Amino acid sequence: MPEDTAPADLTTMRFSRAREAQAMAVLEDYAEMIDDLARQMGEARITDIAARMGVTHPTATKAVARLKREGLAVSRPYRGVFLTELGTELAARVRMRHRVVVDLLIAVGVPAETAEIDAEGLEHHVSEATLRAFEAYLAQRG
Amino acid sequence: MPEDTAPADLTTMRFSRAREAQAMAVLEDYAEMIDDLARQMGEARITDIAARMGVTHPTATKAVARLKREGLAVSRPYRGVFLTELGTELAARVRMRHRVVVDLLIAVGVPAETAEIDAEGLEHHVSEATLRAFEAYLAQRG
DNA sequence: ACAGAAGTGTAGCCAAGGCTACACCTTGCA
DNA sequence: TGCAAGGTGTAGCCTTGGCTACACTTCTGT
Repeated sequence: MPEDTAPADLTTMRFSRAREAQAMAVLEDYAEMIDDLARQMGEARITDIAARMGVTHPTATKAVARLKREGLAVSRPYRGVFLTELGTELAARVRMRHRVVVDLLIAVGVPAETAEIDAEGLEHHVSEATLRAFEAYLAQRG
Repeated sequence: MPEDTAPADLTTMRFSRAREAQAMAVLEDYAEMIDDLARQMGEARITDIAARMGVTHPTATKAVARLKREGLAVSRPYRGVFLTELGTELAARVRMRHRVVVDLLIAVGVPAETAEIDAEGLEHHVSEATLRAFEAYLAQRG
C-alpha cells in the first residue's frame, strides 16, 4: 500500500469537507435569495424564488421545505416565505462572504463579471480561515 | 416585478453555471484520483479509489461506471480502472488547475494546509478566464 | 361578484451519489 | 493445491434536487 506520497487520510478528509460544503450550498443560496426578495419586495414568493434560481416552482417548494425543516424559514400555504432569525443570520454571513470573494477575485485581476459568476460556486467552499485571509489581503492592499 | 436591482436573467445564469460545474466535479475528482493511483501503483483498483475518496466501494463503482459512460475510463470486471486519452487529458487539466488555485490561495495569505483543503471544493468552480487571471497574478508577483 | 388568470401545492418520475447486505471471483498461503 | 480472505459486483434503499402534469387557491378586473 502506498502511504508514500501523502497521508491518504488527509486526502479523504478534503473530499469529505468538499461534500459537506456542497450540502450546505443550496441552503445558503436559498436563504440569501429569500433575504434579497424580502428586502426588495417585502416578501419572498415561491414563484419569484424559483425564477431567480432558474428552477421550476416545485423545486423551489422542495428547497423551502428543507429550509423550514432546518429551522431557517417559515411559511404558510399560499403565503410568502420568511426567514427565521437563524435564517437571517445565515443570509447575512453568506452575503458578506460573497462580497469578500468577489472583491478578492477582482483584486487579483479577474474581470468583474466573471468574478460574480465564479463566486456563486466558489463561495460555498471558502472556509472561515480562508475568508479571514481574503479580508486581510484586501485590507492591506486597500 | 422588481427588475430594478440586477437583471434576474444574469442571476439565474450564475446559479445554472454553478450547478453545471457541480455536475462535473465528481467526474473531475475521480479522473484525477485514478490518474494519481495509476502513477503511484501502476493501476487504479476500485478499493483504493474508494478509500482515497472516503466512500464505500459500491459508490466508487458507480462513479467509475459514469466515467466509462462518458468515455473517460475503461475497465474489465475484477481488473483495474484505466483512463482513456480523454480521461487523461481531463486529469491533467484538473491537476494543473488545482495547483494554480492552491498557489493563488497561498499567495494571498491563506495557510498552506487550509489552501489544500479549500481548493478541493473551490477548483471546480474556477472558470478558464479566472484561471488565466490567477496565472497572470502569480507570474507577475514572481 | 365572479370568472379567468396567476400562483401554489402535490404526486410521481428521473439521475446522482451516498449507504448496507450479500454474492461472487481472485489470490495468496499453509 | 485448495481454501480462506480479501477484492469486486450487484441489488436495493435513502435523500437531494431536477422535472412535468395536474389540482386547488388567491387575486384581479370587468
